[in-house]
Amino acid sequence: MSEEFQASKPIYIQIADRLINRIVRRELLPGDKLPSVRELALQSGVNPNTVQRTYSEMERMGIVETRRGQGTFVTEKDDILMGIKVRMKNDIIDAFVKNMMDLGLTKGEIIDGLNNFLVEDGGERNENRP
Amino acid sequence: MSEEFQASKPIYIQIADRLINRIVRRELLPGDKLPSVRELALQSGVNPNTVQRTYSEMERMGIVETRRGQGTFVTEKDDILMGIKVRMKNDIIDAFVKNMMDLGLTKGEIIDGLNNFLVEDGGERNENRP
Amino acid sequence: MSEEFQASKPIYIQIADRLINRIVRRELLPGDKLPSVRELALQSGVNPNTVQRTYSEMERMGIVETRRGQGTFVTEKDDILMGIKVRMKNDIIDAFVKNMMDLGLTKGEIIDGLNNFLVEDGGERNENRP
Amino acid sequence: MSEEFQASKPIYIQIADRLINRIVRRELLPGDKLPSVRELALQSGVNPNTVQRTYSEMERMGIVETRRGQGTFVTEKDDILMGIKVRMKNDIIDAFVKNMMDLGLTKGEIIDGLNNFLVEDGGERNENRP
DNA sequence: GTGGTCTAGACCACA
DNA sequence: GTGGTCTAGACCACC
Repeated sequence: MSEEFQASKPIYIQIADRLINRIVRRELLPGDKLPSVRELALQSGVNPNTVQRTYSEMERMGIVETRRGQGTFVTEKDDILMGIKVRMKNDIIDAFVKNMMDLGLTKGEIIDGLNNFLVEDGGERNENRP
Repeated sequence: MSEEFQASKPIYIQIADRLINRIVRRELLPGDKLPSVRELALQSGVNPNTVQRTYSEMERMGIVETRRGQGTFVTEKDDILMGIKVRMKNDIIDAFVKNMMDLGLTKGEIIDGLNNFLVEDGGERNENRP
Repeated sequence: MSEEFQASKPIYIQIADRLINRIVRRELLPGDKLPSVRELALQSGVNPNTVQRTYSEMERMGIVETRRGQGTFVTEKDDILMGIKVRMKNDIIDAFVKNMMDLGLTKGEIIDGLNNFLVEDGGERNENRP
Repeated sequence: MSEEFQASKPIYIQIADRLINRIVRRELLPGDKLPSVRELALQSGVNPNTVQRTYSEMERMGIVETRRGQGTFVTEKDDILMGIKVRMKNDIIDAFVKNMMDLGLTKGEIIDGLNNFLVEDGGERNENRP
């Protein structure tokens, strides 16, 4: 039942990324209860301390709220969730353009490269590939 | 004369990234001599061991060659350099699309997001920005 | 408790060679934990940085995997280990034949020389010799 | 006209190895004059200091003799040359068997491995392959 | 506890 | 001069 993590990133960040992705995709809705620390730790095959750190980080970002004795819940402040999604999107685009320009590519080449990729390969894409 | 490094990435990687960018952009040409370990260490304000590590990593990647007692040189195997550039480009695009799709965006939204960014903000972008 | 190293080869390579030999001989099995950096440094009488370099090199070769905060483990990808063993074997044979032929020996002389050696001297050979 | 050297070994050793191989193969005979330092340096595309070091090393081994003002000559003491050849051969075999046994191979497997190699691949072998 | 990075300073072989 | 290795000692993030 334990999952695989890549070595390059802290595990607690990788777990947070997955949860955040499910939240911004609306698979987890505002007010939904997240699994308990122990349960998620078991599912993920990691130390409960690591999950605890994930939840702390997400609470710091305002994405979840913990209610003592009840658990951890997706925040119901929807504007926060939307803001996070917009910010993440902008960060991703910004980093992408910076990286491509650092390679010496022009704006036109960047767009072309993306289009080629989406036409050839993007159709089969899913999040379960290795 | 010392430069600034961001805390999130190892310094020796950041130095390598800068050099690699200059190489793939053809600011440094095949056969060119790189600064000596000690010289680049002084320029960058880091310990010579750190630069040494940068050069080791780049040699492992096949980007540079070291000649005993003479120095470190950009490899003259041009196909390797091209291969590296292509691979880096593909990796960047791949990560970009994955990240955007993880946010729940469609292919059309990804392209739109990029186009908006390049129109609004990309024009001022240049290699001298921080 | 400190061990001896020969001057001709880097210490971090010699330590790696020993570990790799134990792994391909199945004295260390896939999934086994290697000693911590500090522990092996103490055992070997070298600086922890040197052992660190050994482990980095072995990870680069795909022989071991490091799990953050947990330690360094023999990879469980058994095919990689077998591939490394085969490659090492081929490299050794290749170098041997090249060296012998460079001396002007024929294929028959090479085989004879090896047979003579194994009959006369090879019998006493064992893994505990210095 | 300059030749290629591998990075792993000192150039002055690689040059010595080539000369010694030609001597033990009797392509260079006792009493033959070797090229002058400057000439060999030009041919090999290296610094004359490097060739000088090659000749010093070979003189130390008793393989060549330098006569002031005349040049460097293959020693006419044939027993020395034979002794060197025998010693080199033994060293090569010894290292080969040690390396193979370190991989956990038995004597039978070592002989089999060598035979397979010589049958399949050894026929096309020559010293000019990359 | 673990591995990863960095500095300071030293020594070495090589060209 | 060059790169390569090693030690000593420190700090860090992660689990």
